[in-house]
Amino acid sequence: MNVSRKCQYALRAIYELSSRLGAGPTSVAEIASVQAIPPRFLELILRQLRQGGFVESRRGVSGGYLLSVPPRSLNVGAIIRFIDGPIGPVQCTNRNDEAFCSLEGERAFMGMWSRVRDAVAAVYDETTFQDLIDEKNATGQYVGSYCI
Amino acid sequence: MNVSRKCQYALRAIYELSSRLGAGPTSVAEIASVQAIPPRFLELILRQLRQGGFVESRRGVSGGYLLSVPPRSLNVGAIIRFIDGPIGPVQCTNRNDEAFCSLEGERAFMGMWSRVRDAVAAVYDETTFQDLIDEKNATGQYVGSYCI
DNA sequence: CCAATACCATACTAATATGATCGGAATAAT
DNA sequence: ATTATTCCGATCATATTAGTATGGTATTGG
Repeated sequence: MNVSRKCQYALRAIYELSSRLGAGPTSVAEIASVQAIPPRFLELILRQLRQGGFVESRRGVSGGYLLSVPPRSLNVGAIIRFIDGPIGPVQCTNRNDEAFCSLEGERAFMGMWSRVRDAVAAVYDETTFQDLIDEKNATGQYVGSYCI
Repeated sequence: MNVSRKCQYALRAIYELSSRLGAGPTSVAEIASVQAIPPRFLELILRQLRQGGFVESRRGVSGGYLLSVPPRSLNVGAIIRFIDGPIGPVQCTNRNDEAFCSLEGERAFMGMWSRVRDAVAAVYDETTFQDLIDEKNATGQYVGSYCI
């Protein structure tokens, strides 16, 4: 359930675009520079995010990328799932590896894995990019409370 | 923050030993068979767990492994940390990769990463192996509530 | 037009982590 | 002594990750 570096790059890129809302397209080079992301790699990531409908692109001189959704209605969980796949501590809690799940010894752990998955998903799904911007401006003192 | 397969093996092994409490040593072959774990790999894992003080070993005929701590006072978090290292969605929240953390763009995310880490750790640290045995006997209907 | 700038697509590679195995030595119960 | 078992160090194999390379195609300002 680790968030891959690629995904962290994606999140930072989206965050950067969120903070530049309404300022026209931002180039890959600009985002890469500000967020310290390998430019070619970022190009790859942004293309993928575009195919997922999270960003739009403008070609040509003074082109770049724009957020295609307001930061308030875009949450972190959507990006993480899109880049890294299902959220959860083990494959077992992600509906596909049934063979693995059916293992006798695994049954005792299923409840715990589910609780972890739900707790993590709750945090990611309830954190929008607007929240991230707000939180940063509040110098990171805010600590939310999440119950499952 | 994914729990590696190796770690899942370790947890299942400890769980198996927990359920056989007071029944003398259990051999690697026996545990491997019941829990469907590659035997040689399990051997490696149990040795490691022994060095961590979680289990004891008896050599020779009718030897094997025993839990060295009562299941009630051994929690899942301890095993996961021992096998997989610090719990957390990114390296950044584990006090060592300061260079990575100090990155300007990462600041906005720190609060979220911390909340995820704490939520996950809470579940793991509050689940003992006795809980797992109880939960299984209760046919897995139990769903706990965890707040941070 | 045309040259600069940006996006697009695929393939490739290097490094790292993970998962698992091997051969044999030490130990202890019978 | 024999046999079942743990113990030890090394090694292999594979998958994933992270990032690069190459070679385009589209758009726009001048």
